[in-house]
Amino acid sequence: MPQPPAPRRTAGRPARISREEIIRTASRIVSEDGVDRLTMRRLATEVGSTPMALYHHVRDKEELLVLLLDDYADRSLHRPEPPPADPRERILTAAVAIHDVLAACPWIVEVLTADDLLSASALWFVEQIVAGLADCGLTLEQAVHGYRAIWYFTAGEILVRATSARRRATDDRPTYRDRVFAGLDPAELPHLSRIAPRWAPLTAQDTYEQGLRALLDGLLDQAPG
Amino acid sequence: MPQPPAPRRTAGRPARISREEIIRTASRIVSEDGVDRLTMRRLATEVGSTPMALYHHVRDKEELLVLLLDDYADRSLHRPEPPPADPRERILTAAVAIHDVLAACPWIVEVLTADDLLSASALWFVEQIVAGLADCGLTLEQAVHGYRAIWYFTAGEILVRATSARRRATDDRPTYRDRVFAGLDPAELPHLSRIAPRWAPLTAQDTYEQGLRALLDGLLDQAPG
DNA sequence: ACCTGAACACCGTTCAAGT
DNA sequence: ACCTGAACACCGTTCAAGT
Repeated sequence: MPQPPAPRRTAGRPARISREEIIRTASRIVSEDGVDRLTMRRLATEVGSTPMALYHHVRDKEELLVLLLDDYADRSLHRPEPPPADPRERILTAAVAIHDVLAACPWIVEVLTADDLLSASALWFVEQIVAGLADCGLTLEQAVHGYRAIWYFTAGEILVRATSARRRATDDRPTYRDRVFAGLDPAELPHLSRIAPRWAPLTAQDTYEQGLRALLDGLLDQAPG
Repeated sequence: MPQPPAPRRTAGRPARISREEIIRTASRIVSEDGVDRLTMRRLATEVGSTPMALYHHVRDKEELLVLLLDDYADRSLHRPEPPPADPRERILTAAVAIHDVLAACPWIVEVLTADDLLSASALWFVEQIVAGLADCGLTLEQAVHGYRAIWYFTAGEILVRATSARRRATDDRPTYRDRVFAGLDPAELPHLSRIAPRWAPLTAQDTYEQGLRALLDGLLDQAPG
């Protein structure tokens, strides 16, 4: 499994802090206090060093965050044993696995959009999805596009839900959405007006898998026959 | 159309700067130099005032960003005239309109996840989607869930694409993705290895509408008959 | 090669006071 | 009611120097 190259340590002064120690400590800070509280300065003092020492092991804060997400995914993503025989179920299982792991750590939001792939250990799940789509009759190109669609849906669900959840937690005042929904004009927006009182509970429901199934159904219809 | 309440101006000292002026100037800064360069201090000097004067017209920076997105959507979202007669096409048209407007302003990323609705003027488009889904035979509940699925997909596509585009622009060094894809094991990840050389151009293609159609097909299959 | 101290160039926001 | 000055409590990162 390819990992980002650690700085070579050939000769000279022995290292006092290691990349692993940095990542381990950063993970603890994030899980205890949230990403917002992870600063280079605090991280430095908690590993018993100075801010600048960190920059010897990590290019900058953004790289640190990517490494953190990577480390988390490596520890949390578990392959289903055995993988389902049906390709359609294999796709669903893989997508749900990625989704659930990411949805469980809300701090991901800042990092998630940084690139369209996660850790090396996540690639196995991507392979399952692409392979499953191909097994269902899509061309390899269509399968890649299909994977991307699933990824967009998954990332969007996590980002939108994570942020609105954080909002609800931090904020007691009514959201902008609440204010807008309170003043709907039934003549212009009949459906929204009718559903307005049920909007909040409805959108609080977890419909990821349901939406995923719909998307997958639609994608598989592209296959000939 | 409900708007967030502006601070009442009844008596006392006449206002030197207005909320509109703040939003107008902030929009200009963002469009010229990007969101990152929008600071309360700079905004203050550009409207010819002090940082603290801004806080009299706007609760905090986050509210300012939401107001900015709102203002942008109000100016940019145009209703199709006439709306397509076919409900399926009406849904697609509305979703694509929202997508295209948001995709055109990459700074949105920071704000987009803040809530699951945009400006009041976007509600008309939400209504079109919910109404179209209901017209195709979904229950109102199913239609709301369907709208959410479309929104997740749309938001995810914009967020992921906007960030990877920004990455490509800022960064010359190969991305993490490139490094990972260069070292794939064909035995363990056969499909990914085979498609690796074509991955970058494939995922650079705009497949939003194609994915949206697949998702919509899948959603409409939920309707009885 | 690895680490440190001091500094640079900033942030958003609060507070107390002015008119 | 609206605005100001000064300060608080921070940031990430660069630079030059130490061992």
